[in-house]
Amino acid sequence: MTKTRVLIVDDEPNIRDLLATSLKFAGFDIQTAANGTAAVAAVTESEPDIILLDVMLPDMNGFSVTKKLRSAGIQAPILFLTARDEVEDKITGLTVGGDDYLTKPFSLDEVVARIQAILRRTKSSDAEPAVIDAGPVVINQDAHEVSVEGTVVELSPTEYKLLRFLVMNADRVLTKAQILDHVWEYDFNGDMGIVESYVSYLRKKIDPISSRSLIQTKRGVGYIYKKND
Amino acid sequence: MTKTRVLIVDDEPNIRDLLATSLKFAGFDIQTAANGTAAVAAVTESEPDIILLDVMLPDMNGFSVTKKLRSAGIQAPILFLTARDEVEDKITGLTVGGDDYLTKPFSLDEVVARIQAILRRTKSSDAEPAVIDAGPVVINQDAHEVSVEGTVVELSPTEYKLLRFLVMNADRVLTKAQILDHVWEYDFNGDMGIVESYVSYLRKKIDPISSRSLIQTKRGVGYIYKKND
DNA sequence: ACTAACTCTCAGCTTTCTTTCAGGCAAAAC
DNA sequence: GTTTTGCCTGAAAGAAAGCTGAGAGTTAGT
Repeated sequence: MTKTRVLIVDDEPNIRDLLATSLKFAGFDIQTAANGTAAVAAVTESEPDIILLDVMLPDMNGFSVTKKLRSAGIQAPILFLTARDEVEDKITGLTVGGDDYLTKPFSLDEVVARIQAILRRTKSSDAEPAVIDAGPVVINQDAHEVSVEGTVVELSPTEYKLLRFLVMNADRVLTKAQILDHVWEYDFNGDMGIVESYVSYLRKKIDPISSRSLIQTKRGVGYIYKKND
Repeated sequence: MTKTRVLIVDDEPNIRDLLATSLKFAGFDIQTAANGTAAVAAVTESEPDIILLDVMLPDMNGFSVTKKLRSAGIQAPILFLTARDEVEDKITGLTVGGDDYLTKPFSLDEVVARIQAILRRTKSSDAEPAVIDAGPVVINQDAHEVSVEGTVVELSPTEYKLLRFLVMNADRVLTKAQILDHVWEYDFNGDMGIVESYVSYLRKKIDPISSRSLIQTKRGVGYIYKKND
């Protein structure tokens, strides 16, 4: 199995680096471009399986780049990146086919999840399954539904992302810093107390259902979700 | 198998020497730099497998150095070092990808453990296994979990570090001074009585489970963990 | 526009951990 | 056999880490 190739197109070097580092670690093969022209040039070299595209680039907008890419015969689905206040105007009409969009600032875990979702929908062979089955907790990512020992649990968006991150890293201790960096938006600059708060919320919702403590505290280190006892 | 190359970047000569000596002894190949400029220069000469980077350097901060290194094409994971009171402000966004951070003052054993953990995660072939199996005592470093003859034992952070140090040096006598130097933070300046206290705590937790005395006293010398009888 | 839900911060509280110390015990030295 | 030395361990003060409820501010939905 060869790695999935991702082309990142964004003019902000920070975002580019952040995405590149994060996605590389998630097992993707990364290519980057700082503007539309470079993006079009890049795809001809090595055709990506998916494209992350900032809709506001210095040289051309999302529509133009998309058009250029498509007319160059590039079929790869596109995940558009856009600032929150640009959403309505700029995005409509873009996310046709397998495409999707994500607003900035996003959380790194969310980017990976969205990419996986797109790959799943476009039936790329190398896609993660939609259902994460980790013992008592089962997460259906397509339905955005979480169940604990068969009982469906309603979670807020942040609770959902936190639990997914813990569950995807089952049986491994995660530090509060790691959790913050993956689950919260990249521009968040509050302190780690919020992780404690959300772990508390999660426990209140899922612990009463289960017979054991699903999220354990490793004092001085972090938190861990254990698949088995 | 060639040695893992570590680049140490810190402006305090004491810390640099401490780390260099300690890591050299742990079997790493060491390179040092006192500031960001020197660090960037150093990586071009010989590319390290992992970088230890103080976030507060005289010439530039951790983010800048990271950016410079990354744009120079350096893929190596970074272990950030930071003063405890800088943590909240400076760390957010750093533990992305395979990276991690450690607060000063740290213990030398902890530095080595963290380096190994990162190498493990980034799948560099030359990594220690996550599970230390030393006879009756088995330590799962990913889960931060210790079991004695199959029974899980709850340990405090210091108890955990002490046992890990003893177990990793199984069948070798360790003096109280060595233990203090490796397990406690480098600025600790109490006396060695604390080692006796913690050995006592550990014994109280693990000896009742095992059929024999796992941590033995070598009077006038130190302590030893024996894998077999 | 109103209501409900969600995010985030904070402070008080509880629990656990760290460190020191002193008295007791056991082994070695004399 | 007595003294000396080293080690063990319980007690306790103080520090640190984590938990949680309350509330302010924000966003989303009706």
